[in-house]
Amino acid sequence: MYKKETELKNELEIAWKKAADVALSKSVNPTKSHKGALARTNIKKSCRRTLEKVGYHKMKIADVMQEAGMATGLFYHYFPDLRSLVLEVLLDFLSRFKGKILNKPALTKEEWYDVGYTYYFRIVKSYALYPGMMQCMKEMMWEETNFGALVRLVFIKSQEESLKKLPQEGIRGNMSNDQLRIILRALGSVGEELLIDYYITKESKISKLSISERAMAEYLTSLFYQAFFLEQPPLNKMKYAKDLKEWMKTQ
Amino acid sequence: MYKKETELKNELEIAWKKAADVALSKSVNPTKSHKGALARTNIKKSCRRTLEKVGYHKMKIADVMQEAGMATGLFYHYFPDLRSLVLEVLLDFLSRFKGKILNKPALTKEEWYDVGYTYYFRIVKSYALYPGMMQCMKEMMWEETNFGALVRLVFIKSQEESLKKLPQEGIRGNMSNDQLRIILRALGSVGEELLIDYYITKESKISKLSISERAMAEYLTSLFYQAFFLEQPPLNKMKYAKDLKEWMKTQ
DNA sequence: TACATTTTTGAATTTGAATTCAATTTCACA
DNA sequence: TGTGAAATTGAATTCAAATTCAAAAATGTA
Repeated sequence: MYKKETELKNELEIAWKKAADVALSKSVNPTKSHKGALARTNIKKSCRRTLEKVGYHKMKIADVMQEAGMATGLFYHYFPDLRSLVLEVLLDFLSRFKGKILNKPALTKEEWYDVGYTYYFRIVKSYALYPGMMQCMKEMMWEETNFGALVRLVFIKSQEESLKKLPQEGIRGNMSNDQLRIILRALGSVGEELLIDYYITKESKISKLSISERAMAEYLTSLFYQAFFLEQPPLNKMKYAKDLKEWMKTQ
Repeated sequence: MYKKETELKNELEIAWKKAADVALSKSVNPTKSHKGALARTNIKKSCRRTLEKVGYHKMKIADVMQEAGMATGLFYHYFPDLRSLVLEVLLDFLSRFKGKILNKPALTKEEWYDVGYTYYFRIVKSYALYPGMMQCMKEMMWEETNFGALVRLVFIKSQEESLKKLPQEGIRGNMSNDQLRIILRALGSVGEELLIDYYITKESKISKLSISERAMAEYLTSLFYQAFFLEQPPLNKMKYAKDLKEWMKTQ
C-alpha cells in the first residue's frame, strides 16, 4: 500500500506548480526594489486581514488597497488581478499544512495516535486562528480546480505519510490498496462539519459549548482512531478531553 | 438525548422560512397565467441545466435565458436576480433530502444499518446524478448563511432521526447529549471528500475505480457503523461491495 | 546634486453584465 | 371577433467594479 514517498512528493510538486501557475500566469511585475517588496507584502497582509473581515466573495480590489492604505491603482503594479493575489496568499497559507508532522513515523497504533493528534491539532488551530482563511480556502477549492486538487493532495499526503508504516497493524491490515484508499478518503473529511460549525458559522448548539483546541483535537483524533482501528485509543492519551476519558472508562 | 421531534421540526421550518425569505425578499411578480407559470418553470429547469454545464460562478442571467430560449429581459418578469433563482432551484432540490428515510425507526443496530444505508444511498445518488447541483449547494452554503444553516439542519435532522431510538444500544449509549452531538457532527461529514472526488472533481486515482452507487453507499454506511459502534456491521448487509464482505470475512 | 529608475496617485476610462423599458405579441374570456 | 391583461422582445441604459494612464513623488546611485 501507500505510494512511494518520492512518487508522492513529485505529484505534490507538480500540483503545486500547476496551482501556482494560475496565480502567476498573467505577467506579474517582479518588484524591483526593497520598497517595492515591502509594498507587495503589505498588500498581501492587507488581503489576509480583509479576507477575515469581509470574506472572499464580497472583497474588492479597492477594499484591499484601502485596508493597505495605498492607492487603488497601485494594485496593478504588483498583481494582475484579485484572484491571483488571493491565490498567492492561500498558497502561502497552505504551506503551514505541508511540513512533516513528526520526525519519526508511527510504527504502532499508539504511536500513530500522537501523529494523528499533531495532524488534527494543526488543523484545529488553523480553524480557530484563521477562520476566514479556512473559509476562503474552501471557496477557492471550488472555483479553481488546480488549487482544489493541490489542497486535497496536501492533506492526503499528510494522512498517508502518517499511516505509511502501519500497514500490518490493526483491523485494516489486510485491506487492499484500493479499499484503503477509499476508506482514507472517506475518513479524510471526518470533523469538517464540526470544525466549520464551531469555528466559522457558530450557529448551532455545539458552538455554544466551550471546547479547548486541544480537547477538540483529541475528539477528532480519537474518532479517527475508533473509525480506523475499531478500538478505543489508549486512555492515557486523553489529556484535555476529560469527559471523553470518563466515557471511555465506563467501557 | 435527541431533541423532541416537534422541536426539531419547528427549528427546521424556521430555517426553511429564513432561507426562502432571502429568495423571495425582493418583490417577485407572481405569475398571472398558466403560460406564465410554464415560463417560470422553464427558466428554473434551464437554470438547473446551465448549473450542471457551466457552474454557479460562471453562470450569467443571459446564459440561463439563452438555454431557456427566451429573451434576456424576460428574466426580470419572473425573478428579481440570479441569486434568487438559484436559491429557489436549490430549495426545490434540497427537498429531496427532507423526507423521512424509513417509516419504522430503527430499534437495533442492525436495523439502523438499513436506515443509514437508505440515507447514504440517497446522498450517493444525488452526487452521481446531479454533481453540478451538489456543487452549487456547497458553494451557496458559503455564500448565503441562512441557506447554509438550513442545509446543515436538514442533514442533522435526518441523522438524528435515524438514531433517535438507539440511545441505549452500542458503545455510545452512555455518552452525554453534548458528547453525542459533537461526535455526530464530526461523523456527519464522513465520506464528503470521497463523494466530491469520485463524482465531481474526478481527478484522483479513486475516481478511476469503478464503484457502483450501491457499493458506494455500503462503503459509507459501514464506515459510519464502524466509527459509531466500533464494530463490524452484519456481514449479510454487504450485498454490493463484495470486496468489503471478503475483507470482513477475514476477521 | 543630478538623473534615471521605481513607486505612487487618483481621476478618467473601459468593461461586462445587470437592469430597464417602450413597443409588440399572445392569450383568455366575453 | 374584440378587448384588456399578461407575456415577450432585444436594444438602450445603467451600474459597479476593474483597469489604465499621465503626471508626481520617492528612491538609489554616481
